[in-house]
Amino acid sequence: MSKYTTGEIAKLCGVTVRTVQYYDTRGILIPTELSEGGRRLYSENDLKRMKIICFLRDLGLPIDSISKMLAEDDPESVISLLLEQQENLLREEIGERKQKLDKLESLRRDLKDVEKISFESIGDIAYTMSNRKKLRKIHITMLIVAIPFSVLEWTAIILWIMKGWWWLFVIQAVISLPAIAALSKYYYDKVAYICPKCHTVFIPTYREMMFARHTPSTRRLTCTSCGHHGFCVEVAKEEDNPRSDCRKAD
Amino acid sequence: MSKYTTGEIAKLCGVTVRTVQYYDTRGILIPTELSEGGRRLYSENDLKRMKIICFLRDLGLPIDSISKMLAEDDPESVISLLLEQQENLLREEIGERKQKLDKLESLRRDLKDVEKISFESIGDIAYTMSNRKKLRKIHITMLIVAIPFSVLEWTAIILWIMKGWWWLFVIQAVISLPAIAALSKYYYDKVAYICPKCHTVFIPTYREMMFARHTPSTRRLTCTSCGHHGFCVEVAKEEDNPRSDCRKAD
DNA sequence: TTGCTCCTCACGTCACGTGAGGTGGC
DNA sequence: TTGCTCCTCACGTCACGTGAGGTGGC
Repeated sequence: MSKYTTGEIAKLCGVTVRTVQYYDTRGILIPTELSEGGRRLYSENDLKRMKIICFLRDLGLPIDSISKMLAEDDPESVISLLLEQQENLLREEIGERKQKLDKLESLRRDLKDVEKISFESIGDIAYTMSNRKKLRKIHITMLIVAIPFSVLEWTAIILWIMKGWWWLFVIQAVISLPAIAALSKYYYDKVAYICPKCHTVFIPTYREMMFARHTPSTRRLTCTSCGHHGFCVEVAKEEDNPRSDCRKAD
Repeated sequence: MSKYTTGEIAKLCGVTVRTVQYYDTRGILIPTELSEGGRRLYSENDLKRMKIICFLRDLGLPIDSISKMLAEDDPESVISLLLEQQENLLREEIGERKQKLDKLESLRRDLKDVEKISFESIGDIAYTMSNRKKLRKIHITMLIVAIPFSVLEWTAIILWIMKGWWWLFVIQAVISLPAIAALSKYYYDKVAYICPKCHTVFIPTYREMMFARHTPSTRRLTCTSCGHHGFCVEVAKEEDNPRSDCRKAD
């Protein structure tokens, strides 16, 4: 029966000598023999065992699980169980990492639109990301309410042009204008903006907000906290903001 | 300016007190103030900073990377670089885990067909898994060579029945039989079997192999090493087997 | 004798968790 | 005074990697 040294086992299994020694101290691969000089000598069976250990290790199984598989007299159920657990763990880890990747990609996309990237601007984006669903809900509500009025308006305009019914346009305007005013008030009450300079969430004046230049997600405003004027990212207002910090009032 | 204690910061950020203390010792969130009693007191800004740290931590960034982002005066490029690295790392980790998952699923599937699961049977499966490509190549070669002879045979049979050309069948048989013999010899030379009892790779006699009952991946044979008789898994023979152990000959 | 390999401590990694034993603040 | 919270050591986690200083075997 041929004997292998630590280094030979290591080379044949593609690991370091330290790993082979470590598996000895952990008790999962104890050499069948020791030389007089105290050197580890492994048998053909030890080599086979080591190869299986490495195979399982490469599947991500912790040493303790491998150890348990080796310890059992009747390993049937233990092996199945531990392999199943490992499968579940891998699925979980893949899921977690995919979520993180999604968030990270979203962060990087949003950072591209920031003029001056700083540590704090990551906070702004983190805030808008956690806030996005709420904001979308507000936008959708706006759309749903606005669409019928828009349809009414365009119908009135078309009928005015085609049939000369100018009075229909006047009636529609009388109905729509207060509705639009109410809608814009609703919008004003629901949103806030983040200053790109001092990173504060602020609420502009109604007047400034209504007439400000804007893109789908930003608006050009003056920060009420630091006075900076520029495009600010829109977020949904936290209704429970004043109560959100759980500290007792002094 | 309101002050937060360690516990408050921890609760507001969803971490433990120990984590907040740890970030102090690591220097990424040093409290702006200490009470006379030596207690940490955090400002509103500290809270914001902690929230960003936690956001980045939840993306999987190591403390050292977060630390680097905070240390730079002009963090623009550092932030982009570290986030990109993290994205790559996550992709890699997902890839790795998917590979492991594939292997693990394959192992579990194969283990279902093993009567008596033991630690060594994992080794057998690991061996067949690494050997599978080679074996498939042999099977495909067999098929490609066998198909024309099969077509020839059936054509001969059909023509014998329909036209009574019995001599065509005889000619075909004279041609095919040596070819089939050669093919089965080729097959015999290329494959080996794993004993499910002693887990040795062995080569049966030509005669036993040819007449043994078999399934697509196993054959009922007698192990030349331990004498066990039963279904053995087929593997491709390692041509370089005698040379594969890199130890010097004694 | 000279390389090469192997041996055993013993510490480092990473981001905290978990006590232990003591103290501040209401 | 009594809880509750906080403080600082100091060790543990996981699977080894990395020296240090010494030795076996050809």
